[in-house]
Amino acid sequence: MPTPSSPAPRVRFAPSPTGKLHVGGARTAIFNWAFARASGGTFVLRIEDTDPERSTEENEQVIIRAMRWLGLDWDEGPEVGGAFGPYRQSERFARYDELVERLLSEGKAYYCFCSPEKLEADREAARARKDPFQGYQRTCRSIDPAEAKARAAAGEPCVVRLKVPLDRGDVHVHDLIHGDVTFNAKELDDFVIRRTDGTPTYNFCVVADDAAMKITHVVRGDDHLSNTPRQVLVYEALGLEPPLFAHVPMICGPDSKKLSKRHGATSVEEWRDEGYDPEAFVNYLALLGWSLDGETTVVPREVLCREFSLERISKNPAVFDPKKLLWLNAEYLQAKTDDEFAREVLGPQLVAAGLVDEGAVEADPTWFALLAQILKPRAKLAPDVVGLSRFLFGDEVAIDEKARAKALEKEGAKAALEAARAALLELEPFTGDEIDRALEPLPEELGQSKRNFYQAIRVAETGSLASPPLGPSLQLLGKARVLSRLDAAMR
RNA sequence: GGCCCGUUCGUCUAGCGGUUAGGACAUCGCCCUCUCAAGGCGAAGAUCACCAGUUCGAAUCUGGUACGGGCUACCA
Repeated sequence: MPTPSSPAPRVRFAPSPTGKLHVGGARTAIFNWAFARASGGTFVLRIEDTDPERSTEENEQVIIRAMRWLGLDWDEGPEVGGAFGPYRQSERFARYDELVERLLSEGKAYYCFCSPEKLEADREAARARKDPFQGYQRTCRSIDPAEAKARAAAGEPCVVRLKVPLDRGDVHVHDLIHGDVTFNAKELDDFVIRRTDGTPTYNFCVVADDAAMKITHVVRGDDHLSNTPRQVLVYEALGLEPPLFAHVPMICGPDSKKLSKRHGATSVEEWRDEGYDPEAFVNYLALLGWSLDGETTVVPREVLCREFSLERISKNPAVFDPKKLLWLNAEYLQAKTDDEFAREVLGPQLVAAGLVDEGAVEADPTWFALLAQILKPRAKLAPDVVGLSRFLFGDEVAIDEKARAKALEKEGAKAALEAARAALLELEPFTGDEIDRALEPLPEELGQSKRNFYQAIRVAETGSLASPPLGPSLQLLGKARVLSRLDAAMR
């Protein structure tokens, strides 16, 4: 809650455009977004594209599209701007450079001319003598700054390292989820903040940007917890106050290993393409590592935006369970009204499948509302409606061979179809209820089981042993096709 | 190797010193029923990773062990 003493939070989601938006990243984005919305804060989107080798413009677009699909709107960032831009790290290099130069001149950073080979050899030696400290041996720390500067200016290849004060002592990180975490001072080495090619490193940019963008809460994956002391050191060198941290647990596959390609679909666009509802998807992801009260599983985004709190994020990693996601998706589909379902699900799906033309729903809302009513409880995913309603399109229906053998080539099947035909021929109005009423006495009159009787009609009309209820299905087909399909099945 | 984090039903979780350890998904059964779903009811499923300790009392606090994960890059 924003109070006069604590300014409104500013949080950020900072993906690296080196691939699609991953399920884990999406969850981090959701937490940040929900926290901002629930606290009246600001949600910033920042693109961390400092690695030109792996970052692409296309990936950035893919991520942005995925964010929009999820409905995670950002208050500042690419495409929307903001007072703390630019929001793409590749456009901020001059700023980083300025800070690096400042640290250099203040003696808080220094040039290092060690070759990769030497560094590797040092590491090897440290390993060999079982030295618990395997970091950089601080070789170049002792070079006279003026001399180092001259060598660098002369073009000698070098990086810039942060000069971690030798008397720094242990680094304490207060994490909103994990509590106080202490890192042994001896473990921290003088890490690189600017590479040989002049580009700044991640641990430096994050700090520079989080500070510049006035981020108050850094909410990110658990995998960054170990990097946090390094970043704290950068804050200190820069003379800045670190923000609050909240390291959220990872999302794993069924084998409890970090979610990866091996586990199947891992990018949000894959789930989108499968036909998942973004509302359900966000709901499900929010529940991975966060809970409203331990009882509620259906948490619509309005509730999430109102009730989300960092305090209720759990510490332990969560296994992604597609079954529960599917169930939740079905819940969201069923929550729609018939009209919504018709417009938002049936329309797009049937058009995409080529079964109806654009505008068909608007042209016959009553027909589609009835279809929605019978399909809603049967569809777990939007695309399911295509298979479930295919029999309604076209004059004839393709009859499944197994179904034919089981229901139409049985003793009495012909009689059932005959009787149904007679009962429906003059039926008016041709509605589900009337159809049910007309058929209801027939099994007994024919001396057949209801099951055999109805299955014969079902297969004749829908081509399958499983279908939506017969009454409404036949109403949707209309009398002419109902009769012609009965005729066809009797031939 | 070193450092850091984590560990409650198969899965997501509630729990924050005293509960028959609660809910949800999945599973199974029953009901509804012309099929398939949906829905209703119910069952099963967790010696709270393990071992010590603190306490009258511990899933909850402390220490250790085991297992899992992360970091240890001129990736982010």
